[in-house]
Amino acid sequence: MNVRTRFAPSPTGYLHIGGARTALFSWLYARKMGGTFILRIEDTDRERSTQASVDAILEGMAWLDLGHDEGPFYQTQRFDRYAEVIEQLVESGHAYRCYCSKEELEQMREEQMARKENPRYNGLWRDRQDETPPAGIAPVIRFRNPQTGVVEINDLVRGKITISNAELDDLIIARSDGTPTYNLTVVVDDIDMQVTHVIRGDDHISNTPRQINIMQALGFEPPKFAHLPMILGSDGQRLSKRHGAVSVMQYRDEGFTPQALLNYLVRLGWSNGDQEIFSREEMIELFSLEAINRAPSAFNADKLLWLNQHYIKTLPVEELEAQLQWHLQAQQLDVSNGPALADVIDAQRERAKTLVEMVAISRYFYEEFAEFDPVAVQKQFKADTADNLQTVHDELAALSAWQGEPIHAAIQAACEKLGLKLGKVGPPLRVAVTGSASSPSLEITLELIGQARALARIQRAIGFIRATQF
RNA sequence: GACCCUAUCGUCUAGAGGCCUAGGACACGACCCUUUCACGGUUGUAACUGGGGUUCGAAUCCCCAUAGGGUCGCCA
Repeated sequence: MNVRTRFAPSPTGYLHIGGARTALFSWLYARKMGGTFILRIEDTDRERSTQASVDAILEGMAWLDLGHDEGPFYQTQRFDRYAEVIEQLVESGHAYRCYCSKEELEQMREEQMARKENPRYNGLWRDRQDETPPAGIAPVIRFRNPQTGVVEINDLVRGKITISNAELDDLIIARSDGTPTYNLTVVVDDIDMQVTHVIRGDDHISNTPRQINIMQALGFEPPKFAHLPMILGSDGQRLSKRHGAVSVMQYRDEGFTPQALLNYLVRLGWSNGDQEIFSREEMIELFSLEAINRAPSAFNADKLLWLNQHYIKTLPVEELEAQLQWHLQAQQLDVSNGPALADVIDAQRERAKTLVEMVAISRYFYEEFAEFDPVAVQKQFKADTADNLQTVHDELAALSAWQGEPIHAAIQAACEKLGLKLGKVGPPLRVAVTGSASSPSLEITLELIGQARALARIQRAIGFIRATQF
């Protein structure tokens, strides 16, 4: 059997973390099984669906590189098909017209609540097809749900779930304007698209028995279901805007690599023993629905950060270089006038947790810094620092080959002349050429900055120290 | 409230009845490395929700309680 999975977001907002993980798991399973991954846009709610949201979702999927094999299909383009199925259900007696108005239904619900009953449609029109319908009211169409028996879901992650049909009321499958609703479109699409595995958030569990009933009324075997536990915010509450970055693209903006996000997401609710790091290929190879956890998990920003750092440390330079372009643009850093970006990445990759940070700590390679970091100045610049720097400056100025080795030797030579240890000479020199207290090792830093620039900065520091009079 | 689901360190998790003195990872602390910041290495603190069963033996199986989550729309 050819496995076919689908990701079916509704375009009412951006692609968020939970949606991204659902997409990832669906995608992984399809890839793992050599199957097909379908993208379907569930835009039947004309009020709330927007093209901007569709674009945002597509952009998020593209950034994560979760490519689909079929689609994107838009439900709004399949209304004829849904109408056909709805008609078929009415004809076969599996559905009926209901003339209750929204107000009546609202009242019904309130009365039921007042009587401490469960709010549900009371089946008023279920057996009243013969009566002449009230004039001037556009009916909705309801599915005639079985009233007895149970629906069993053999969920691939949770095992057997049993729901009694007595708990289910007759849901609306077509609105009074004739447009289909969610539970109908999902069923029709999953049938038409021959979806074999429905992998989705467990907030859909309660819809599942209804969909199975509709599917069976249509004469089809339901697909297999795998309901994923929710992702909670760091406080254990439902994920929402107040937890900070919820949109996938916001993680890009904040300097995360898609590799880190994907790796983080795959470990949220799924595991393969003690393994923490998964390449795309490993995920595909090792993934299984059986290993998915049943309990919801809380989002932990620290761990994501750690993973991001891991990928910044280990990803091929070319990959990071490509990802960095967007951030250079966003932070307006022109790297055309300075060392090769690849060299800077290699020098900095162990001290940046995000790409945003990477850009921020690499500015001094490409442009002059406005001021010396005051804290570093206070710690490193003393009365005799100017003279020491002058000695270092002269040694460096004499260099004809501006490379790590000779630079290191020159600094050593200066230390010997001064009778000082590197620990005394190095730190002030670093502040002088970078403006800050931290940077890669001095010889690499100096090499990348370049001789002319480095010497000028040392002079500037000497001037600054003399003028300040420590 | 009804129905459904879930329950191991602060967090993500390993654990399929004896391998558990409960392992790993993040975070946090200490130490080592070190020209800074980092990286890295070593190490420490820290958990089976509670109660009943079943069994020679239970984190693991069953029941109850408790807690958390989801759903109860002419939203998806």
